[in-house]
Amino acid sequence: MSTYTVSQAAAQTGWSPRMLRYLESTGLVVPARSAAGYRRYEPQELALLRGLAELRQGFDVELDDIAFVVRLRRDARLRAAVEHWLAGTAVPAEGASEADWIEWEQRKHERLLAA
Amino acid sequence: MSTYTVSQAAAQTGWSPRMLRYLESTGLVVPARSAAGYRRYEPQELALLRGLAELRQGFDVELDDIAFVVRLRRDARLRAAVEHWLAGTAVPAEGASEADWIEWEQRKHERLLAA
DNA sequence: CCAACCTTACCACAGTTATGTCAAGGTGTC
DNA sequence: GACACCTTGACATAACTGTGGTAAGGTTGG
Repeated sequence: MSTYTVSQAAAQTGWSPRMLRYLESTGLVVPARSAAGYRRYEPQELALLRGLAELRQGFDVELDDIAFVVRLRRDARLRAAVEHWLAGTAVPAEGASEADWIEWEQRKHERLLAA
Repeated sequence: MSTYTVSQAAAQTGWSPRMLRYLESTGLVVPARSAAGYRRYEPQELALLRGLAELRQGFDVELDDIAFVVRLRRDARLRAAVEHWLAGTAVPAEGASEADWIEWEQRKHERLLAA
């Protein structure tokens, strides 16, 4: 079968076995278990683990941040609340043009430097 | 004029002045400044502050989490990367029905409890 | 049946977050 | 000009995150 133990998965993704257990505890990547309780990682989960490492390294994103996005995705009430809050923000919304952002950044400067 | 000093804003939102300064430092709520450098909160920002407190209290959301959503909102590349990662997740996507979620939660139970 | 894996449960530790307090100095109002 | 506010900066700290160990014990494959 094509599933991997925790240390095999670790070897193939660059994480330590310790961290794979930690990731499971946070709910981010939760492998199935064998009859005896051993973690069994599937290829799809290896891809998830690699992607997670890339996100962290490439964008300076915390595990926490990703966990929150996952949470957002499955909790519709929370999602609605956050979107409502964002609507009150001066920050340009989803469809905003690059120009909107530049202008916004300039105003932010004005605000910060105002004297 | 209808703007508020840091302690007036604090009194009306339930935050401490210290926390309002902290929130500014994180970029979440950044008030304008008077000529002498005093923070001037506008009514809209009071609403933002109240909403932030409600999110934290009502949903157990960290400031970090909100800051990340704001970041997601303005960084299209990051947003694309995160969405790509989410696509590989076993978690049902945006348009999923309630039934999908129930089934997913059950499988998660199976995975966690498998023995 | 034994070596090499796996499990959980702890202890440890540096770094960050969220929060308070205090000091030294500028501002504004009566 | 005194008093109540504002500013920044520093120090303090409890809780949490991310990460590493180690120990005591179960599983498995040659």
